[in-house]
Amino acid sequence: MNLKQLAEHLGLSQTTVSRALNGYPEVGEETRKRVAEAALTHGYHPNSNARRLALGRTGTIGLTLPFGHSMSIDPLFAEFLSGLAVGITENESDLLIIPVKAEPDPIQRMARLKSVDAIIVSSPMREEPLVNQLRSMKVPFVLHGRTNSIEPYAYLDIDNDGAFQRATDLLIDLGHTRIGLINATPWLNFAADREAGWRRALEARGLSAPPSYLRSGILTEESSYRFAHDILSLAEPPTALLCSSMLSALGIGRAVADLGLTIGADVSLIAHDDGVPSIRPTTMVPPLTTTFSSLRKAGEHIESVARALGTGANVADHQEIWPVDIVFRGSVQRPRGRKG
Amino acid sequence: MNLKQLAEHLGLSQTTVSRALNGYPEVGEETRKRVAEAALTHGYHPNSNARRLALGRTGTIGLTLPFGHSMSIDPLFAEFLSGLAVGITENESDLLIIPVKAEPDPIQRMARLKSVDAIIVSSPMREEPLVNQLRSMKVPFVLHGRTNSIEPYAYLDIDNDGAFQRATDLLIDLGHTRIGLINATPWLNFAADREAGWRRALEARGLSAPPSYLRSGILTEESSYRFAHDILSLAEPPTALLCSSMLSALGIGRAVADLGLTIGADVSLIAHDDGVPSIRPTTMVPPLTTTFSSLRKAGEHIESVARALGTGANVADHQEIWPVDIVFRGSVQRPRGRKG
DNA sequence: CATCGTACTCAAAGCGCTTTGAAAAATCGA
DNA sequence: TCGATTTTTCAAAGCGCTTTGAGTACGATG
Repeated sequence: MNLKQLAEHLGLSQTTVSRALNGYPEVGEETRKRVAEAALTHGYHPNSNARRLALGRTGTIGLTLPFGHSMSIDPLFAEFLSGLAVGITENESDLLIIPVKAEPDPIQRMARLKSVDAIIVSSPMREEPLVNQLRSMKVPFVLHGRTNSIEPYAYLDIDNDGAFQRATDLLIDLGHTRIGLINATPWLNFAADREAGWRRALEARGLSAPPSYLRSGILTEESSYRFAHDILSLAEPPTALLCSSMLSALGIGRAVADLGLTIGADVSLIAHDDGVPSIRPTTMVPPLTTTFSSLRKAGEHIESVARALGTGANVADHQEIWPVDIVFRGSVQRPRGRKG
Repeated sequence: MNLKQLAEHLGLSQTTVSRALNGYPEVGEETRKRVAEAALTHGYHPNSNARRLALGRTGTIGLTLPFGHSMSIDPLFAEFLSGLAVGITENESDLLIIPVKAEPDPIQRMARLKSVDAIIVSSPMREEPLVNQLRSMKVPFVLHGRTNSIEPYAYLDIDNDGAFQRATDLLIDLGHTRIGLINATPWLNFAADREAGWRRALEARGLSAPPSYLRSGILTEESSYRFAHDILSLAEPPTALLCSSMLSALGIGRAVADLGLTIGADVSLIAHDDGVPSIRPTTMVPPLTTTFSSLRKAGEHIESVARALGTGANVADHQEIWPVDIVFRGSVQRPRGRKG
């Protein structure tokens, strides 16, 4: 059943039916009701492609899915997605997943990128080629995170730098002087920011950030286990560690236990918590001190930004950096041998 | 730049240009080359909506995203997605995320469901209303899993029932008689199948499957911790546990340790491993015995099924149940007090 | 020479919707 | 009652693409 048939069946013109369904004012209340009912009983739904063609908008926002060689999608992606889903359902827009390979293949990709009203770039790298590409294609986009770019662009980021600086500060205040960092791959912007925060805090207090105290890579439970094991086996191991994810904290916890040490008493630990419900810092032993920011909330918000951009909003009005809370729990203590 | 402009610029008709680009035989090699070059230099890409309207196909497959109240998206979803992404990029099709709320709102949803060539229903429930709905709407669909339905439908499932039956058998063979199960919410089909397998194995050997040995719910690390803690605190606790996910195994491990017990020696443990790279069974202590099936591979395959269905394939030709390997590792031992 | 093939190319008709500009119907004031 | 509004409805023109049914040009065939 298409519009024409429905109109015929009602003895009305397509125009009137279309207007009635789309809530235009110039159609009588009586008629509107009749049309609405008929549409319902006949199960009429406008063909979305025709609609899009006519409107010139797609009603769809795209989400880049970082994906390449053997790279696995971060489990956090699901959490972010779930935030997006909220806005998507409420506003009856669509969400198109756009897998973006590691190697650029501009030709293919372009067609895909153009078929949406706006694009959300997830987990951007410090040097993100997508940004220039999107800009040159004039496709509105918003980053979940930031990147190296002189020209303005829309983004929603959290204050990674500040969070890790303050977390490091906290440890220093408690008397720690040897503080390690287990971080995500360094070309990701958020990882770079966290490293910068950590480094700055140390240097501001006259402490050093030795390369041996920094490990970066894909953060699985296993890799974090190995990183922590390595770092804590140094001749002069750190007395405190920062890490970039809860999963990472799990691996670190295992390494610490393996070495016969205890989180808190022997090694203080602060992890970044994205609020993924399946791994919560409060349930760990001891409960984990975290820098916290809800990934899901970010998803919800960024969806609304994408929608706004798709309907012509100004880039400059959509640049936000959310503060990050530090939640103090048992995994952070004074270093051994220092009394309060 | 649209087709018309490109054609004018080349001094050709739209037809010829369209045919040249779509590889029809009735266009000269010389002309084709010229057109291809011009398209490239001018950055021409056919408007996807117009294309879809004309073709009547959307080139898009939909993926339902289970999503409701406070329900969180399973982290495994990301892994599955990453499998889908492979086929999506290779075949230049699109992936549309269709959030499906817990409460049915048929009217809204229908429009959305119709705008794709085929739909992948992820993680179906035992009673899945979506199936009948899709059937009545004549939208091709394939389930990742199965459901209660008399009429045939396309699916790719793994042998959950058989896997858990064999896992239970293995434990019984080793001398275990009290075997617990920590499972996902029971209305999900895969969870029901696993429970059935567990139950059948026990009954076949004359053992009982007491309600107190079965816990079902959302499987987070935390909930699994509590479930395991409860079960192992019973007057007569099981000597072995099965569980439905690796994350769950992590929580169980924590509970076991908390109770001063050891995985393997005191409590045997078999978990289902979906092959998520961030939590691997081999890196745990002791290494975990698992029922293994790659979620990513399933994603890759089901994408191809969806594409096939979208182009008219037969439902009956796309019903597969993949076997599940049992990988024996250190977390399974004879129960205490039984010598080999 | 007329006829037929072959290799190309084209104008125009959809696909199903929105929206413009105009006409018909209804309402109103005088 | 008539003209001026206002409300309601309509036919038709796109949106940008694919595809049908018809050409044109050219060389080969009878």
